[in-house]
Amino acid sequence: MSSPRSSNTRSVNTNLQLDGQLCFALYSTSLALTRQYKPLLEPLGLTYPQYLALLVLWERDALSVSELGQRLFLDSGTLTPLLKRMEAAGWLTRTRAVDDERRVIVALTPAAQALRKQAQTVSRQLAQSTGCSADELLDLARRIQQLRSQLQADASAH
Amino acid sequence: MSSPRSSNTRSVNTNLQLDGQLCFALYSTSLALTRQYKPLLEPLGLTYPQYLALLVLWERDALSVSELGQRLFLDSGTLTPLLKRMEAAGWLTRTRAVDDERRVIVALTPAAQALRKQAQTVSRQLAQSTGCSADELLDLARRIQQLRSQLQADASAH
DNA sequence: GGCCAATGACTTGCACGCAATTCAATATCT
DNA sequence: AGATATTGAATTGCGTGCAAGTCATTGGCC
Repeated sequence: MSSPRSSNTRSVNTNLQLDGQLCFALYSTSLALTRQYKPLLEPLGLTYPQYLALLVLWERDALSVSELGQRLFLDSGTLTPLLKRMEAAGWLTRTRAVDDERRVIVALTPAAQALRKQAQTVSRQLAQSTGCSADELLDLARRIQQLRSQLQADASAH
Repeated sequence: MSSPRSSNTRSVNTNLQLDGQLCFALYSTSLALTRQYKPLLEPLGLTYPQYLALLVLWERDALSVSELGQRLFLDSGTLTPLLKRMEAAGWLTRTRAVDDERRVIVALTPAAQALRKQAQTVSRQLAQSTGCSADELLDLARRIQQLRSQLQADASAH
């Protein structure tokens, strides 16, 4: 009765607002980040999801589509057309694995390897426009990823 | 040389990783939240962006398309087809304003008003599957929205 | 070896998100 | 008032996300 900060005393109306806050924060901020990247990536001929795929492949090259999908949390229905466009743009090659012809191995071209340096510039510009320190950003990223882990754990429990 | 926590002494390689962490955290967690909502919204016949639009309209009904867009950070190119689908589904009406025929007023139907109660159930289920307290979620939401504000401030400065 | 389930990628259909363009209605300026 | 600029929605084209279904390859089983 006198605990205004306890969640179980909030009205259902407030409950909806709380939920909306989180949905809304994640949704709109993710889109805002995409918009912020767009003008930086456009001169390179990259979209934001393509850039994310490169970030993964720069860390570990020659992944199969499904391995790449595990790291990006995307399935082949999304990745196949994206990778085809990146192949057409000359960023990577798609070849069937010799030991298992079901698997398609995605490997970066020298052009994509060379692009890594340019991406570091983009990276720095972005970090600046957040106005946050590296440690703040890293902490926030960790909290958000923690939330994703919990959502996924809950999802796989059903 | 002996300040391992200062960002300007990090290698460019680490700089890319840091940036990737944040992009990746926001991107994948936003999609994960959408996936989590999908099975809850499907029986109601709603998509996740449509649900977000309802959250806004439940707070303040009878907005124009651009006013709704300001709150959702979406433009008419995205909203118009979405709102048409919601109109076809019987959730809202789209009528030209009498005082200014350029504006289209979006108003909820009684069906959408009634849906608000069901949404509270969805809301509660979601909050549970995060495994976090209301205060934790609210704090995280605030930090994320703060980030969005800074991105937008930086974007409008150029 | 031959049957059969499982796997990995691809395809299809639908709903966004957004840049760019178009069009009608309103506001502004002279 | 009339010409012009601005505004608000709608439209078009492209690139995702994702569910559902297809197909070829592989692994397990007898």
